[in-house]
Amino acid sequence: MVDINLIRRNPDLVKANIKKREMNLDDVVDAILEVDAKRRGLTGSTEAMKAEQNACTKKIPAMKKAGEDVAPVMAEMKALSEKIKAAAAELGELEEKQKELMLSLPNMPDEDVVAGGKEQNVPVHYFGEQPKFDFEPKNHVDLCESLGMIDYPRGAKVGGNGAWIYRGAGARLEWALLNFFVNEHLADGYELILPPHMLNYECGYVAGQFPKFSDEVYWIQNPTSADKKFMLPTAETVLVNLHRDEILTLDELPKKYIAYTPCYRREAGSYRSEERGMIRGHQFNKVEMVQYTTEDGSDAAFEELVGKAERLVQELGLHYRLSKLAAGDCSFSMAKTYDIEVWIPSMGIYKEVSSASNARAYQARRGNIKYRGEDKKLHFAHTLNASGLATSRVMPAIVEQFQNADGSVTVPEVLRKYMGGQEVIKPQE
RNA sequence: GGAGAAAUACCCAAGUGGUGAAGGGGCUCCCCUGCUAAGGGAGUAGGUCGGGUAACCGGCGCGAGGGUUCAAAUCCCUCUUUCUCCGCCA
Repeated sequence: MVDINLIRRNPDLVKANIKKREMNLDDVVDAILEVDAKRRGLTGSTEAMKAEQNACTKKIPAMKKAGEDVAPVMAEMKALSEKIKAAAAELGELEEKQKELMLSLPNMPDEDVVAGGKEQNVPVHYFGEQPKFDFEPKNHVDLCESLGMIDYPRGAKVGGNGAWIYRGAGARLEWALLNFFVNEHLADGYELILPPHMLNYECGYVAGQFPKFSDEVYWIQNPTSADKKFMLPTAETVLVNLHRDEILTLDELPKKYIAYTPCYRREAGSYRSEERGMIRGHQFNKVEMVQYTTEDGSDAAFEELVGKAERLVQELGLHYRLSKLAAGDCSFSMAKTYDIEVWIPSMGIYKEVSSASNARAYQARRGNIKYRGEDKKLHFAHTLNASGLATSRVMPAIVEQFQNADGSVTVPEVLRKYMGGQEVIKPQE
């Protein structure tokens, strides 16, 4: 949610900020201002009537006690309450309209975030180099199948399109990655959360997925029940809701969480033939980091999250690049985003394994997440999130970047202790 | 899944239609005291929305949302969560 005070004070800035995302919502901003002014006017007159009503109501018991006739007062009240009812109904409509309009505004990009779409993303730096092979390298789909790591046909058989099965060394490698990530975060003082995977609507609303993107998640509902839940598309959705409607104290900030969950996404219409294998699926594993900070603390937290995500990829020894996203490529709720993209040799491109974002107060405003500052006043908290990391893109990078001429794959050193000391994944005899 | 009970402030808790939602604990401040304990006094319904330069004024607010009424913590309906018992179950 964008700060209504900012819209009132500087609507042109809000409009310009949204244009950085290559969206034009000038008419929405104008409509908000119009509805807001109308609503505030009506609020004043309605509340004045209510004050009058309250005053009358207070008089009645005393009049009764004194034996006075209360009938005229009651008749007057009746008329007044009719007027209030009408005004309240109109007010309710205005409030709903304003909220709906407000929800359709994305977050304001930070000042240092450049305008434009994906093509304006800027690589910040590269780590390592593209591996050179003195043999014909295989792609990750072939490697994973020949090494018995992933079973695609049976994944499709039991789970349909976009599903796969980790097995054998693949399952062990996946498990090793998750353990490695979690342990690194624990060492950094993050609290591990194992959350529910089926969430109520409110969670998606606060995170900024709903109402606009409610089609992109899986909904769970029994035919005989009205109860409706959705499968989390990322653990961020649940982690930023942990402190919904809470007032945090200064000494508990920043709050640092991690969660391991699968991520469930419909990805309707986004499948492309070059994204074979596990590059894009309906379910993938991810360890997610989330921080709640003060207004002043979020820049430092952002740097920390980016640094942590980078460190994991570095320790794995993977060639990657860090990119700063242009405004149009930042997701709806985020003011600033850096992506870590690993090199996938067979695709010849860098693929996102981590996205680190600062939502500023956007999610906190939607979720009513506050803290009491040094000034004793309440402020909206800042929320930040970063993947650390998504395994489904890391594994293809590992098998492709670390493949050997004989079709085997060298296990990154940091993972070996999680794989019983295994150094190489060899083709099955 | 069935039956029942509950939700009031930081915590416990009273309150079955009428002015300002009891009381206790805790917390903050003050007094007493050489220090500590004990004791005495005062404050403590958070918030949020609207108006105002401000002091301040007003609306809402007893889990959430509706309804009845001149008036609702209190009566009615729906929902959420928690607890107890029964059933099922890793």
